[in-house]
Parts: sequence; structure tokens; C-alpha cells
Amino acid sequence: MSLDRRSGCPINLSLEVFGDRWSLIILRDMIFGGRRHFRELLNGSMEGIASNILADRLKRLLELGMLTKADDPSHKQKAIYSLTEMAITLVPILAHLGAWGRVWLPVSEELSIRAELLEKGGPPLWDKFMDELRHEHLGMPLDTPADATVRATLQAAYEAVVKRRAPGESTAA
Amino acid sequence: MSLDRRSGCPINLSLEVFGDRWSLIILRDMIFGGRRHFRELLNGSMEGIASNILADRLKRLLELGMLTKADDPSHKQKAIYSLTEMAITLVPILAHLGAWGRVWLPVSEELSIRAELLEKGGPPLWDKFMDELRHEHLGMPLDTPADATVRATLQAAYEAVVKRRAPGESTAA
DNA sequence: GCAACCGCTTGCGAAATGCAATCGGTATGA
DNA sequence: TCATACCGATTGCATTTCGCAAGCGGTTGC
Repeated sequence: MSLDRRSGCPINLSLEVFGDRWSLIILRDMIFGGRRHFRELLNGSMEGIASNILADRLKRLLELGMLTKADDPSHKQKAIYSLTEMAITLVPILAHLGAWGRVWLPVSEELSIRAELLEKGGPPLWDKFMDELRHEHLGMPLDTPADATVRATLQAAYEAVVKRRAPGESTAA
Repeated sequence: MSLDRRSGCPINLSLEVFGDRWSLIILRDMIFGGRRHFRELLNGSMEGIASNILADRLKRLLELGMLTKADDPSHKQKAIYSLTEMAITLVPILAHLGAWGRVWLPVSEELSIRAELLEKGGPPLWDKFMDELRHEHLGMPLDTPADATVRATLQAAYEAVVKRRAPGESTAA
């Protein structure tokens, strides 16, 4: 995973940033899953990322300016990863990607409810979500503090589908 | 490049489709460059795709249902590749990707003019473009036949930038 | 007849990936 | 105090993929 600079085309350069199978998965888990630590990303990843790949991609995303890294005051060995504005502005792309996948690919119902809500919410919801992410990761003040965050709303919808489909059973989030 | 089905998440499945460094480049060249033949894609690719990779990706995109392949009546050995609806609906994603790359990555001026116009045109322009692609690749009637196609407009803008930046010189399109 | 072109394949070295085990250090609880 | 679990990685190794160059049998135009 090097940075080729094969051409100055915006689409090509974007692909060189996250044109691989893991970078966007990591960002997805940070954005929608609220994960901030190495172990959270490692164990929480639905697709089962390997630890060396995760370490490599985090380093790469740091170098690219998509993430920042800071010490966790609660634990000397813990590191907290934060999204930068560069990464936060991927939300519309992730929304489109999810919407497209929902139409054309064999998505599972419980995992696509988030994409469905995000698509229905449209740009206003994306803006609200990005505002929340800026607050969470960059320490910026919230434009309009809401009672229920976008992430919590999406998560609740996901859990409702899981519960409906498998009543009485418990499933990992 | 296999099809893992690592999870039913829409974003993950989308990544399994074009989460590599070449698939979207090929589709970009077909959509914005109007390329339909193997050699056009091979020699016209700004990033210099290798012929075996191109062959592999075309096969993959065929299997995924993003492309179809037909004989070219003008030449017994020529094949014409066409976009399917599945691929045409990537236009908004490509537009977003280009817009994001233009903000955050070291794009070249001449190669980003298309992305700029596509972003400024917004969804109405994307719809018009997709309509033209449906006409071109699927044989559907045009909703509102226009004098200048979106692709020609983008191409003209690109060439104007090239001409302005290097007056008197000639550059490959 | 012959060079240029057609889509595509082959061979091969280099690089990336996936997997499991492990590292040295840190918090936790008995 | 001491075992245990956890922390962010790193290492070794087998497998897969990539990138490059050359070449394939066949078609076309001059």
C-alpha cells in the first residue's frame, strides 16, 4: 500500500487513499461504530481484520491526515484515534456507497437498515452527523445539541431489526 | 480479487466490488472517456493499467453484472463493452469521490475540471449524464435530447484548460 | 503479402495479504 | 504480591495478488 501518484485525477487519487479492502472498513467502524481504540477496531470488526493489517492501515491513515492519534489519559498504553475533517467529510460518500450497495448487492437486512435511514435522511442528516463527529473528534461545539445522536438513532434501528428477526436471542452488535 | 462475502454490510459489499485500485479506474474511463474496447482502455488509461490486470478486471466486472460484452460488427476480433444500469448508477458516487479528492488531495488542475463541473452541476447534471449513458449503452431513448452531451461538455472544458496552460503545445487527451 | 492491430495469456520476480504466535509493558482483582 | 487479562503493536511464514514484458493465434487494411 504505497502512494503511487499515478495521476492527478481526483478519482484516481481518492482510490489511492482508500482503494483497498480495509481502509474504508476502519473508517466505517470509527464513524458508525464510534470505535476509537486499536482493540475495539480489531475485535469489533465484523469482517475480521488482522492485527498487522490494522496497524499498517492506521499508520497509513495517520500519514495521510485522515486520523490523529493521542494518548488515552485513562491508560498509559492506550491510544485514542480521532477522525480529522478530511475523514469526516467522507460521510456523504459512505452514505452513497451504502445506498448503492443496498440496491445492487446481497446485503443483509439488519446491516443495511443504517444505510437505509442514512439515505432517507439525505444531506440534512449527513450534515447533522458530521457536526456530531466534529464535536466528538475535534472538540468543536455542536450547532444544535440534540437529544438523540444520529449514531445512537442508527444503532437503535439496527438493534430493533436484530431483535425482531431473532426474538429471544442475543447477537453481538 | 475474489468475492469473499465477508459480511452483509452494504459498505463492505461495495468495497468487495470496487475496493481495489483498478476497477473504478476502468469504469471511470468508460463513463467519462467513452471507451468501449479493450485496447482503448489499455492504451488510454492515464495510470497505465497492465493488460493482464485489465483482462482480469473486465472479466470480474462482467461476472458482477456491471458490464456486458458484445461482438463489434465492424471487426470480428473486437469486443464492445457496455455499462449496465448497475454501473451507470455509480455516477453520483464518482461525482462525490471526485469532489472529495479535489478538496483534500493534490489533484492537477486540468484533470479536476471535470470533477468541478460535475460537482457544480449537482444531481440534475448527474441525472442527465446517466440518461445519456443509458442511451449509449442500453439503447434507451433520451428523455430530452440535448445538443451538447455532458461528456462532450466535460471534455471540452478539460481541453480548454490544457490549451490555456500550455498554449501552442499538444497533449494527449 | 505484410505490417499493424485485435483481445487476451503466460512467465516470473516483487509486493501485499492472512494467519497465528508473541512481544514488553500496564491495569485489575484477590 | 502475584496471577491474569489487556494494551498496541511486531514477527515469521505461507499464500495470493500485482506489475511488467513478451508473446499468442487470428483479423484487417494497404
